[in-house]
Amino acid sequence: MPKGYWLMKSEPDVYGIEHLKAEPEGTDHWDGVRNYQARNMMRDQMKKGDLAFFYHSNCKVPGIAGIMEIVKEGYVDHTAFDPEEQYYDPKSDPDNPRWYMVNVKYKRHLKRELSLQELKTHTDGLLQDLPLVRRGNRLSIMPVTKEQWDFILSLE
DNA sequence: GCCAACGTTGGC
DNA sequence: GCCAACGTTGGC
Repeated sequence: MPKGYWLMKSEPDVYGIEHLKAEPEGTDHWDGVRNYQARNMMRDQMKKGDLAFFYHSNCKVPGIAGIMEIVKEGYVDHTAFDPEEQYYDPKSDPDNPRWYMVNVKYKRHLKRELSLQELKTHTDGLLQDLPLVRRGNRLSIMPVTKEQWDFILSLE
């Protein structure tokens, strides 16, 4: 049984769930997170076997597209050291790395994509404390309770 | 350590 | 493309 549940955002035009699915073994590293709150969760709290929703953001119909599993716990995001990389951060010192990532593995698509709009119709109940449906929320990684997880899956 | 300016996220 | 929200930066 997974111990933790998460939601992770990505822009489908840049890296969507289809990209992850197409990787060897459906597995890839979740790099490029440059936000301390999100980093702390990846570095300290995400555990192997945890499950995460793959959320499509900044697109026509933002929403939850599928499910993935954490298959490697937090380790140094080396892309921060490479000036060629889009998310290069000169302030991340290899001797004292600032940014971390995890590895995720594609599990499945939801039977139908659950749009943000639809999720927002349930904010009077279990989802009221989910940061995703809160106005102005910008967290790219957030914890989901088991109750929220089960409820969201009951909608698909 | 305050806070204004600026940059980014991301829905709409 | 607009803009609200919020994180970060840097002057003082």
